[in-house]
Amino acid sequence: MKPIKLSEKNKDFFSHVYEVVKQIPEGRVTSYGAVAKYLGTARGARMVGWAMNGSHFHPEYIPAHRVLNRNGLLTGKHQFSDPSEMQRRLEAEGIEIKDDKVVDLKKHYWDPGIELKYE
DNA sequence: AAGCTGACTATGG
DNA sequence: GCCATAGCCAGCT
Repeated sequence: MKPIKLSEKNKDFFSHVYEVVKQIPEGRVTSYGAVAKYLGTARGARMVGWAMNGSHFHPEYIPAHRVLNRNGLLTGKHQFSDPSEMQRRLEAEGIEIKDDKVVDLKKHYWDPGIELKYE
């Protein structure tokens, strides 16, 4: 696995992303866009996904499986060593998955902008 | 250097 | 509600 090159500005962005993702409670999920918005939308949802891609470089555990796209679709499952692992983890937390999507997303949705507020 | 890609989203038909 | 477009931005070819 090739290390991800981090420029000065996205190091800061990555840190913020990890900080938010680590605070997602068990059994809850959020979206890339929500995290991006919480961080100011400066670099967009795609960069949140990129941050997740580099999450395994982070010394701490990042529950990347709790971050989905806005439809609750498990778009990132293929980035896991085993694609089924993402779904299994979510199900283990009480989230029902059907056809790679979260069932009743609203019930499990966790918006950092609302739940966390800006610190 | 220019173009493509992607764990995205919002918008318009 | 599905499909196409267009912004988005860092990394890779």
